[in-house]
Amino acid sequence: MPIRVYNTLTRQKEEFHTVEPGQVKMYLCGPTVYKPAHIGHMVGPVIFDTIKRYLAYCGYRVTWVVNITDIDDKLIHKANELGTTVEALARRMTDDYFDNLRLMGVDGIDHFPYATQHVREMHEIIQSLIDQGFAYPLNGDVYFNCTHDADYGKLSRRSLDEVMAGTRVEANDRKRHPADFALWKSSKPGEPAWPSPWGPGRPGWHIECSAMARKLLGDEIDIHGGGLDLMFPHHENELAQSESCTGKPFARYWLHNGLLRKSSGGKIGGEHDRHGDVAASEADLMAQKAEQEEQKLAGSKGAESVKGLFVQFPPETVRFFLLATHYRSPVDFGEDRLAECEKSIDGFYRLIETFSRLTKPDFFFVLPASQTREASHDLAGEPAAYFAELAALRARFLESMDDDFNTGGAVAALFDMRKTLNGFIADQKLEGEGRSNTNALTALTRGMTLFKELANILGVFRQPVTKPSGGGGNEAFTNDLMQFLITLRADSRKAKQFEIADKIRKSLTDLKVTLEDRPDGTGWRRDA
RNA sequence: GGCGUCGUAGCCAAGUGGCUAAGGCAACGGAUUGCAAAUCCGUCACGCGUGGGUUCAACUCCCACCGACGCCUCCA
Repeated sequence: MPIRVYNTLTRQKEEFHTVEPGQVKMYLCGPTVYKPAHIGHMVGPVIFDTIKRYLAYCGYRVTWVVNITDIDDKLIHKANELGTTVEALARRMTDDYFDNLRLMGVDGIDHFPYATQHVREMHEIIQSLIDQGFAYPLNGDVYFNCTHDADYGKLSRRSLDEVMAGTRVEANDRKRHPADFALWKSSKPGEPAWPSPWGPGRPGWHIECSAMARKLLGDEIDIHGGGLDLMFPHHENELAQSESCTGKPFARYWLHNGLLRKSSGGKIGGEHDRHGDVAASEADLMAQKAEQEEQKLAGSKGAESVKGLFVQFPPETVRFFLLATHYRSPVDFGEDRLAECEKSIDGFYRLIETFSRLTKPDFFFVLPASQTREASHDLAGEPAAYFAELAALRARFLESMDDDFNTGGAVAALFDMRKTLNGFIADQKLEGEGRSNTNALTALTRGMTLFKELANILGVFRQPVTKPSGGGGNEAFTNDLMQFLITLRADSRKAKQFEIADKIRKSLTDLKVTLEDRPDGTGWRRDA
């Protein structure tokens, strides 16, 4: 069963075949580092990190490049505004970006090339384009000659006329065609500048990607990714430059992720309609208006920084949330969505806790999991129905991933697997009299191993959750105190003094601590 | 205005030219429990924006309409 991917270039799903067998070259447009990353900047990295994990799991050797654009008009303006230098600002924002990637579990990026360190490579492409008639110098600038490029516009499917219709003609009327874009921009006094054959200046917006992709991955790459908003003009121009320069197809598959939209809190429609009073309809109008004002996160002032978001939700919740939806769909991003998502994730952690309690191997650090599809263990065994179910779930997970990296379907398989594993624990009474049934415990461990294998592909459940939870609290003192209360309550229950027992539990509930009475004792967890 | 995407239960969200339309959250019934929590079992779209068309057969293809949204503004 081949992997199929949706290619923006052809607007359809295609079978995935790499330029070189067994080798995937992947390029994702990274950030311009002039402000702290917001959550929208994490969508691409999380998705392509997952794609890389899956391709590696399927046996490909994957090289993944994400550029850092550290010279740009926006950077210059922002640095001026803050009274700092472009380098200092870029450095700070790049560190912020790296921090966020790490927190989100994005660790598969092989190269982070910096634009400022590849000016020479850019010059080579620009010179080659000039030599071939695809570009022309003009007063210290160099422009790409769109008219000379027969298939310009093929990615975003617009003709030169259409491009022109949407272009502002005011600024550069000396360009041969309004759609022509700058490869090299001459610098004004005081601006960062690099020497070039056409005079001192800085790179145009798109050239850095062409240069760095070519240097690190070669003339032909397999996957080029980015947000849908980059399709035009950025990717269109990047493609035009690269292919005009080399005469070869630049990228086989163009993958574009959908954009995030900020939804302001919960939905208010629907329920209020029933009341029918004036106040309610006013509230509805307000709600509608608020919804209309939903903004795309990018560039908007209200966009919360990633770090601000992580104060409220663990990074893993955010990652899980992003993967629960198809990568090409737009996503409404709101607190209520995240909160719901966190609830559903909690169930997975309870399963992991239960497993760790029942068996020796620690799920996170000891339990081994297959790293490749090939090596994935066979799932024959007893009880047959249980293993058959696991095998079917594994197949469903992989089928979903094969189909244009449908992480939503894969997540659903994970949920079903949770149900199967919990059901097995219940059937076998592993928390009660079946506690020492080693065969059943072994079967459970195999199931959990498979679960871990699949979760690894999505990059979730790789670390113990950071928020306080289960018996896994960090502070010994708290644990001792809880143990004391639990013993006290157990004594009360034994003596049938339920008022005292319930008072203890109720008081703990008020403190957001939940007790769980299990056959083998009482556990507790804190609800954030 | 031009190009493009989408509209699936109370909410979120997969998916398919034809057996019973994934999964999550919420809700409800049952098992379990002293009562809870957790877990398990069960219920929860005769229906996939509206109206046509193609087809033996469409929610899935085509057309129109309504609605939401994106890009065309150096935003991932």
